[in-house]
Amino acid sequence: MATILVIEDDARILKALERLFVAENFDFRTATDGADGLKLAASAAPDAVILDLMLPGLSGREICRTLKQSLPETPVIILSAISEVADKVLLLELGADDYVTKPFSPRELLARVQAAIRRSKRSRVRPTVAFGDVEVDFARMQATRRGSQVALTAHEFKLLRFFLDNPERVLTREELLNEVWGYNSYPSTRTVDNQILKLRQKLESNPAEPVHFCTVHGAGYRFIPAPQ
Amino acid sequence: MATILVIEDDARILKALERLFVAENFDFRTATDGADGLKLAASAAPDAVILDLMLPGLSGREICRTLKQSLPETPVIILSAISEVADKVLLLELGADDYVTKPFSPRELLARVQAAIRRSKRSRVRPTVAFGDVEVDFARMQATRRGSQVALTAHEFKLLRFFLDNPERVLTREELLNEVWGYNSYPSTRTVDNQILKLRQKLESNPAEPVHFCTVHGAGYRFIPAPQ
DNA sequence: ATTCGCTTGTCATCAGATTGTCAAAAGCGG
DNA sequence: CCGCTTTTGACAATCTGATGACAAGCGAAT
Repeated sequence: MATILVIEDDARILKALERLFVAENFDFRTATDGADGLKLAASAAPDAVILDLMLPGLSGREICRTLKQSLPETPVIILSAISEVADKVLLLELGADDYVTKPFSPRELLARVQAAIRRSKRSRVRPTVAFGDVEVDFARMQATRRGSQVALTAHEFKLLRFFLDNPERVLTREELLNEVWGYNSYPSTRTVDNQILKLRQKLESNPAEPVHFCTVHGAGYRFIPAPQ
Repeated sequence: MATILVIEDDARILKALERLFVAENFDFRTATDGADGLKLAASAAPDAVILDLMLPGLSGREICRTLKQSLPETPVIILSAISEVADKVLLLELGADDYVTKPFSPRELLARVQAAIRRSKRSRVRPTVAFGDVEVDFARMQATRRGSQVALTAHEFKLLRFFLDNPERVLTREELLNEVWGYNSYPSTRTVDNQILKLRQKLESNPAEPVHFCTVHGAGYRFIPAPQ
């Protein structure tokens, strides 16, 4: 199973995270300050690191930078109060792969960690995920197709992320509406079709005959990362 | 159908929830205090628990913690006033999987419960079923015969699933129409034959002499997973 | 064994449902 | 207020499932 290292000084959060990740069969390691964290990261070789930006001793930013220098391929997920990441550019500078703001939902954190690990396993170089001739960088909210930039909107990204997190599975329109749009909004199912249409137009080689974003008539849609 | 346990002391809310979930064919169980709730959770093995944080007797938090210890697989959805969950970290600490704040929309609660059940099942259910030289993956809605892809429609999958759930048993056309097509539609029995025909053509080695989808003259059909 | 009556297999066709697509309206943030 | 994103509604294109006709198969009685 995967190993995860959490660098965090709040005991409450540590305990909560332990419960969450142990339930998912992670090998769970912790450090309560930066120095410890860096040592453990070197010895335990975790598959991902969750890092609180607010720590005693070394600053979280410093730790992140150092981590990324010694273990560039290990994904780092930043845990922080909203105000601290008002500027996302900062996170990119730090080399972080993703971030979750406090207060956060357990599910979301888990999903992001798992996605980060998946991503890092697939391509050990950058925090990007690729399918077909498309490359997606979630940290930068950018996508490229055959090397050229494709602009995606916030919703399109959310939808794309959900597809990437649930490859091959048939996802019903309702499931997509619930998970991507949220439980409080009730757009018509036509909205989903339109959003799919956009993804196809932007990311498929031939939008008329989608290879990745496939229709399953009478059921919903299925994302297929690699055709064939 | 799925079983749901609601631990809640407000009779009005209980009644509302009962209407909601019974209409969706849930097996609906209730407890009005924590001790009862824990007992019922152990005996009824619900697929999900809805828990009010404000209860007489044991505190909701205590109940949640205990629930998660005894039944870590069972998703718990917290029901609470807004002020009680100002801090989502608290919920994480409790081990809850999701939460809804009062006043809540019935539809949202229902959606969240269903999503939670889906998620919990996704992680433990074996994804594929096999019979003869056929392999079926319901999550992906794909089937293969001797390793090669077979395209099945949504209805065909429904029918196939019902057969797989009721192997060896003779199923009358009426039974199939009710269970697979639903109680509201009344197609002729010829429709069933046609659907069976399709399954045979797609999944049988020799459709003319079916081995799995067998006719029981004068009665209906019987599914036989392993011939002989 | 043959025949008759009923049940089932099979096919082409058509109506209905589902989805793709577009343009206009409604939101939304700056 | 403007420009962009999202949603909606309408229509076309597509696919699916239901239907009915007819052939073939089965079982029982002759």
